[in-house]
Formats: sequence, structure tokens, C-alpha cells
Amino acid sequence: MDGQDISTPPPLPPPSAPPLTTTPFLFTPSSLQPPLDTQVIPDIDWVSLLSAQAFLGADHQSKPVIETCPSMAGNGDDHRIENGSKDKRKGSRFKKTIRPRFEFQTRSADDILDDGYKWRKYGQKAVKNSNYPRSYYRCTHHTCNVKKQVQRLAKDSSIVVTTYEGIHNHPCEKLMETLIPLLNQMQFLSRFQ
DNA sequence: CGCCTTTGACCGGCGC
DNA sequence: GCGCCGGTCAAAGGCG
Repeated sequence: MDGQDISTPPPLPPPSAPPLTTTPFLFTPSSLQPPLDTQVIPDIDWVSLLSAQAFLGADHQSKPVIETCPSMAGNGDDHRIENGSKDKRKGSRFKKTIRPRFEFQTRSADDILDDGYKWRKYGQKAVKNSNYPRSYYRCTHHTCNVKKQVQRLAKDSSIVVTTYEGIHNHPCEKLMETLIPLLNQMQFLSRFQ
């Protein structure tokens, strides 16, 4: 368990909504090098993705849907191994767990996509075989430990590769702001059917 | 003053 | 065992 209470209402919306502000949207996981033991679902659309993420919210640990990879534990639980630590570093003392992970590409001039969540950058690294650094972000919500990585494609610098890892355990306020008037309108219209 | 980014150092995993 | 590499920490500085 990653520390979040998955018995209570599943996270609404999905861990990270598709970037609404970037066009055109590309989803071409097959063009990427999947990390480790990832399972890539080709030709995924966001409708199925949203369904998948809803499912992940209900039972993401036993049945990761999009991609999985060994990763540092998180989402609230501290999985640090407590033996003989010389320093207080967290990253090096987490045991591996499986966390849901998926990635997509967008063609955008901006590295940072407005996905409705608030992120804090905690690192940047130059990676091999790429002229562009990889940036590491963490969700700023205090109980949420979702991370994302952002990197431009070496072959096409206009494409940004974003990798999300983990499940948000809190609602996306921006998305709710958008959805609530829509839901109200749908309720209103449904009375005439 | 609080939050954020930047950046060098550190760590574990992995291949040889 | 060693070196490379990716991921993370945390101090320092910037900004509103």
C-alpha cells in the first residue's frame, strides 16, 4: 500500500489529466524507450486512459494498467529501510515497489504543461544520449507523492516527453472548477429527457 | 517570510 | 571491485 486510503472514493480526476493547453496532442509510447519492465499499451486514447486510471484508483497496486516499473515507494508511506543509515537521504534508502507509471509526448514550446496540479521541481539531470536535461517534479500536495519527469526528445526538441509516476490522492482543483459547471449543465439538461 | 528553482553532491543499481 | 548512470537530497539564492 502506498499509504493512500484506496477504500474511500477513488481519486477524481485521474493522476494527471491530459494537458489541455497543448496542441496537437501526441501519444506515441512506442517511439520511446520504455524503462525496465514497462508494459506499453499502444494506440491508447484518453477515454480508456481515464477509465484505466479510475481503475488504478480502486486497486492500482495489484493490477497496474498503464505501465509499471520498480520505483521508490511513496504516496505518503515512508518505506525507508532503517538499518545503519549514515545520513538522512531518502531517495537512496527506499525499497523498490511497483508504482503505476505512464508517459506521453506533447508538442509544445513549454516544458511545463498545465495539467491542473501543482508541482515543485526537485532536481534536474543531464541524461545520456540527449542534449536536453531531464527535470524531476513532485506534487506539492502534502499527502501526495506523485512525481513526474519532463524531458525534450533528443530527435525532436519540439516534443516534450512527460512521465507520471504514482496516483494523486487528492482532487485536481482546476479540473473540478471546469467540470462542476459542466456537470450542473448536464443535470439541468437531463431534466428535459 | 514562505515557496520555488537551481545545482552540486551523494547514493544505489547495473554492467563489465 | 569499479565506473557509469539515473534519481534524490538539501543548501543557497531568487522571487512575489
